[in-house]
Amino acid sequence: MIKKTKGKTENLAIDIDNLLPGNSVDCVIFGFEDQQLKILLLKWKFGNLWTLPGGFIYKTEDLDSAARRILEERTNLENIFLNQFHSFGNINRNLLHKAFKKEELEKNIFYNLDEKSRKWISSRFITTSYLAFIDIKNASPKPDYLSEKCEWFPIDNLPDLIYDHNDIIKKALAYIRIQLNYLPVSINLLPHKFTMQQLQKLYEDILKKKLVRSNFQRKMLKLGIFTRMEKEFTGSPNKAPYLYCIDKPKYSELVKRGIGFSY
Amino acid sequence: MIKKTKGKTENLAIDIDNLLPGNSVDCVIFGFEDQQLKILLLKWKFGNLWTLPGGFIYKTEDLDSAARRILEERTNLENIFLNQFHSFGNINRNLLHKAFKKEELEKNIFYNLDEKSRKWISSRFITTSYLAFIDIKNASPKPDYLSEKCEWFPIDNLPDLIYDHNDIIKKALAYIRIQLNYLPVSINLLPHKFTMQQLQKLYEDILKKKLVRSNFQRKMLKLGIFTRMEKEFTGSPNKAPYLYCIDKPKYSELVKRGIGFSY
DNA sequence: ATCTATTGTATTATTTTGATACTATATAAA
DNA sequence: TTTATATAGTATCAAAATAATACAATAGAT
Repeated sequence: MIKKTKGKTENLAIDIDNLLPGNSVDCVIFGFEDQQLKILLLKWKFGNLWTLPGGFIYKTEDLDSAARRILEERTNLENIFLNQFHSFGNINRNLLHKAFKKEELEKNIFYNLDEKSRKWISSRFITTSYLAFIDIKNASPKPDYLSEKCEWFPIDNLPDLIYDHNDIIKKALAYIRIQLNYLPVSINLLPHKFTMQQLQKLYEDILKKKLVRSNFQRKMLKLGIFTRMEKEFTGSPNKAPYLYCIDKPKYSELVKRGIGFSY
Repeated sequence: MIKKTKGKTENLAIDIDNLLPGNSVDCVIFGFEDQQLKILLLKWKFGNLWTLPGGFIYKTEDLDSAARRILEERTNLENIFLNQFHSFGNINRNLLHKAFKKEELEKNIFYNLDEKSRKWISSRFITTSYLAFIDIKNASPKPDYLSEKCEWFPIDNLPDLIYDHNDIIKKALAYIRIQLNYLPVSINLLPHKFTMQQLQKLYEDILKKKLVRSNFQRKMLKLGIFTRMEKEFTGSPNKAPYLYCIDKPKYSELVKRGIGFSY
């Protein structure tokens, strides 16, 4: 996506000629850590600006492939669960719309991009958004060419984001809540072995709702997809919980048809 | 979207300069008639080609507004339920991809469009798809500038469509099935007054599944959103059914939170 | 008056859910 | 060693939802 041009202050150019105009992709990448649902964000090199991982679509690739490429570039992971959920196309979704960031942007905007790239990146895009689930422990996120760093943010404690990225995240969360019975959250967000408490906290943080422990456990175990492993000794002064792992084929079947739970 | 150019064989030009490049919108417009779920399709003037109602997005309008404009232009109706469900962006989604239509297209393609418009319309688009529910009885569909007529097709008996429009419809149907508890199907697809049989047939045709009459009726009535009206005398030799109408505010509330049914 | 297909409602067993209680246990504190 | 404590695993029971079936009511045909 990037060409280096030499001998200029502007040393980066977007590969515009090979990109599909008017379109972009954004990824809401979810992880679960410290009993909290988190989202991976990037901090731009200029201004104090945070964004969702995203990018453009090559003329030679499918929309889904572009999303997967962007996801894999950022996370260094393959075979990740990835799911399109909404396209955003309001006319005011451009870089300079948000008043509170306008000055920062006008001062700093893309100082290292050439004129043509600057024009491209400031134009109007319809962005198609995907959500992904990854196990944070396995990921080693990498910033992109516009960013200085990556960071995981709990969903309740997000910074202000550029464009309409806060709205995109809101929509992603609403989507997950409604589609929960049809999304493979457990197997993708939890480590290979996990406790019932971890599973419950995951569901609670997604649904923003306290669940009754005993009933949650009964319902989950009755699905018949959990294999009980050895106990986990945590060092805390109480009964140690069992670890469970998921029977992946059975789980996939279940999720495809929809787990029939009410929460 | 259309300019007439005079004194040429080609008498139509797409208003390209005012359109957002690389993007289009398609609408899967559902209706319910003769106990069947139906979709509104357009027949192109050239070739024996059927398409979904669709169009392009002006630089000056939101994505959602474009969808609504297209929907209203086709149906002559306002305040229709409209819901984005998926964007399609495979690289092979262009007019000449489908082998079985290739010859027809090459012979006939847009004979009344000028060169520039022909190039535009043959290029690659990412299309964002919406579904709409309307009461067929109220609608008087109008073909667009590329089409000679509109027709309602039962979902089990669709013609071959251009682009990936058959896939778009499949996705729309899958979406409705999964989201059924969150979509206002009854109030938008049925006439103002309807019988429980009509309601049940609607659900059965959406789910492609026979439901038990007595249980269906009990569950529906327990929602507390149906007002019983006078009886409907059909002329058939059996007990006449009551007509019902829906309490719209209560129904909207229910659908927003999701009707908690299993089917 | 009788027949027939459909309607509205009831019945019953089964399953699922929600709320609570009870026992087990790993470690800390006494 | 004993006791305390927080969490885990399981059981219980009433309430609600679901599935399968039955039955009486009835508009019009015969």
